Amino acid sequence: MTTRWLNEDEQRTWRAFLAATRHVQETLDRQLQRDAGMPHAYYEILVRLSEAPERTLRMSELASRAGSSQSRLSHAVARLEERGWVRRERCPADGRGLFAVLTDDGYAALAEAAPGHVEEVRRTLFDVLEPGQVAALEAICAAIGSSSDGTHGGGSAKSVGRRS
Amino acid sequence: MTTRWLNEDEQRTWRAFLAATRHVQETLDRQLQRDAGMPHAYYEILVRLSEAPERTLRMSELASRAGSSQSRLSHAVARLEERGWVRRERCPADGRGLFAVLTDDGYAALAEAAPGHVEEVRRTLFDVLEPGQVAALEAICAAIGSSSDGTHGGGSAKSVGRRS
DNA sequence: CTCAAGTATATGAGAGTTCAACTAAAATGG
DNA sequence: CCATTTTAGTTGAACTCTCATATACTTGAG
Repeated sequence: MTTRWLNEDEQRTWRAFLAATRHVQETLDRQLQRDAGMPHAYYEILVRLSEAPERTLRMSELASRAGSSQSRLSHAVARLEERGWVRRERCPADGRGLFAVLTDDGYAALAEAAPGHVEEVRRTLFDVLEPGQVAALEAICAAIGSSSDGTHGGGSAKSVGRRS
Repeated sequence: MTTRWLNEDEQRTWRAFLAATRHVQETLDRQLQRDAGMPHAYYEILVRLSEAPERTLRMSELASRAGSSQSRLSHAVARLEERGWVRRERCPADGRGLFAVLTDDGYAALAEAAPGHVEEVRRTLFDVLEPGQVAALEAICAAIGSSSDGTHGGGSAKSVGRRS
């Protein structure tokens, strides 16, 4: 089948998309690395843990909620454990499984990082969009999908404010 | 100043944005790596070179058009040069400068990679959006900005079809 | 009960990215 | 001209990510 090349509009949209998403990602990653000493992927992991009951999740569940591959998560949690931000516990019900648990130090690191991060999210994304665009963006992103999203029941009371 | 946390709508939008952009990036990167043996960043470099007159650009200009840091570009071009896809030439007018030149092999590699890549871009992004959403997405991405974009005068006749 | 198949996670090598130097060649300014 | 400051680009180390593989436990079939 002959290739369905992009027309000019699509081409422009695609390149704008690449530039914009790259910009957001790099901005946030740099901000977190500079101000909190962690990459964005680690931040996501801490966030998802902080929202879970007992600040605890099975590794695979955490991977899925944080949008991470299992391998990536495994490496990441190993580093987070070295820093004392996360701890791993064997799962009594399933000898293969492990729980990842957010430690108090990890919670504190997250709590310290969150405000600066949220501000940056605002500056980079929400402040430059009209309200209608924010709604449109959500619909678009939902269509693109791969939510992998834990839209799980009622957020735990133990998370850090309304985090980004 | 007290942190402007995200409200629920913003929170949802933000997470959908993260999931969606992650999904697009990973999908494309994997496709290119699997089918063409190169990461998306390398593909971008080849594309920008292929569009330039004489398929040649100064390193810094190429970095800016490909949305890459100079360091990243330098490393990447070193690898591309090892593969024989790009060649570097001293700039006669400026002894510090270098031209990056897309070789015929590099052009061929790009031409072979392009159709599969464009198909994947369509499947991942354009096929799942309504026409109105595509337009909205472009406006949104333009607002987010950091185009770094070479919206430079009239595309060279020497590029590979309408690439993604 | 046992063996095969499946699941949960870890591990290691290879590759790309970032950041902070570092080199070398212009430009600038007395 | 000479010294200083920019600018162009490179380099290396540290780190993260990916992919393939390995390990250990569980489940299901017979």
